[in-house]
Amino acid sequence: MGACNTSSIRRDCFTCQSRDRAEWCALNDEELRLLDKAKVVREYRPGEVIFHQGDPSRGVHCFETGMVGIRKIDADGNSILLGLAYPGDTLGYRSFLVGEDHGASAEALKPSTICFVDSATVRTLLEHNPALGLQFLKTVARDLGAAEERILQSVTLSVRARFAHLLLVLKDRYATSSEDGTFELELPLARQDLAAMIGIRPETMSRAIKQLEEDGVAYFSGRFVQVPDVKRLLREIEPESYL
Amino acid sequence: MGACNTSSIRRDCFTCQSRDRAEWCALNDEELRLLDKAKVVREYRPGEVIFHQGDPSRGVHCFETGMVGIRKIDADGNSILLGLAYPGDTLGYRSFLVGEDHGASAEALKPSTICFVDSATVRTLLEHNPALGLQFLKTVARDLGAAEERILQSVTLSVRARFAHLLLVLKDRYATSSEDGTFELELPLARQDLAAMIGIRPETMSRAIKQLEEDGVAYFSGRFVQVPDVKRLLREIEPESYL
DNA sequence: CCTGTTCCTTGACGTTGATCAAGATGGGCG
DNA sequence: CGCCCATCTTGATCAACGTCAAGGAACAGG
Repeated sequence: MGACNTSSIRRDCFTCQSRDRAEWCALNDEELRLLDKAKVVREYRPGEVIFHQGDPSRGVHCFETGMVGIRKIDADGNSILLGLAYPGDTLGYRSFLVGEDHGASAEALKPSTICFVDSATVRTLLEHNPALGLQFLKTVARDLGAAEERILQSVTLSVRARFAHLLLVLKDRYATSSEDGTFELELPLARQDLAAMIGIRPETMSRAIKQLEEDGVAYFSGRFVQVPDVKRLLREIEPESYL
Repeated sequence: MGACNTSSIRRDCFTCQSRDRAEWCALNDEELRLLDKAKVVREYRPGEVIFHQGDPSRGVHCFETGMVGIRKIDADGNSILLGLAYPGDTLGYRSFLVGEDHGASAEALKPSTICFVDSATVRTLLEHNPALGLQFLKTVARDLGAAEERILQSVTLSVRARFAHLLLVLKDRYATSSEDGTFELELPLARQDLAAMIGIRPETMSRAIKQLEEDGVAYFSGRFVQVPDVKRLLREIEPESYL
């Protein structure tokens, strides 16, 4: 930790807590020095944008602390949240790898600290250390699997089922207590962003929430959620489980 | 080519036409020899399955000739076509990379020749030749971009717009003549598979076709399609282009 | 040439979720 | 404390798409 509490800029890649969770765990000391020298740290306030969809890729962003959302917009202005990112994630690596413009925007949802590493440096490191490439390969392959899963769900599952699924995903990261099948959860997102996560309108989100409450599946109060029985939620996703 | 026309099994990686389109272009002669020794060639008839969703990954498949579809099924039996694969593609590489079971099935849609390469060999080659990893990295990054695009489209675009988009994609690969804005096209898929490509029911596909015909956007006769004006199709995707 | 099978089309109907419009809630700030 | 603004909720309505059921077309095999 050390100098972390000073105004802002003195962080280094050696003591970075996110590093072992990130692809950079493949680097040796010499390479880390290179990375450390090249990186630029920045703090973002909620709502601030790390990069915009359509911007040319200039490198990758190492997510240290906070929370950011990946948002994608189409020609008509419809936007969805492709996903949330967390400390240890590397942002914008896809466009860097294929040399395209960013296909989505990244915006801070909570105060966040993010390091920027320019393309040239990453490219050097990639050529220098094959293990780094393999790390990225795993990350992107995992992301691809998740994306394909989501394509299927978005066309086959109802709003209600998709929302149940979202709650279960959020549970894994945010649930406070989970034991006898009941759990509680502090939502990290506002209603409209919850809606954007599953590609629906805020109005529809409201109604989905109300429905789940009426059916006793989950209870909402602001961002606080109470689920009396996980199995009930699971059943929302696989309708034909005859229990 | 050489012995290619004999009964079946004598093909080698050196003369393989697909190689330079595939990730394997990164390999040198020695590595190619290893690949050539390890590979197992197989012919598939239409309908035959190369691997099933849920099967453990035992390696990757090099697609030489023919046409295959990647199909994903959910717990309720709803299935969609995630995409089509073509000679030069490598199939099943994602599950291999993350060490998971196959997340989708691959089935031959036309008679196809496909080589199988076991995990151990691929792993050896990956460790041996970093450039191979970078080739895969590019492929999977490109696939991920396409998948994210599709997530957005599947929740924001109407059936009609998604179908128009599909026609434009198929055009790039199958259109026979395209000059003054008109083109003709031999569909590589049956109606139900067209429907599965955009995640709708065959009935809805029929109606979408009928609608496009009534509006003079495209004319269908069996698998033959005639499009009098590409711009009309494009306009289906971006409704608000005021032309 | 007939027949079974599979695929495609059409119709009638119900449900889902988007849309539009109008309140309600709640938090920040003077 | 009260006001303002953004966010959320609710209601009414409508179009889109799925579902169910029936009929037609294409094609392989006998």
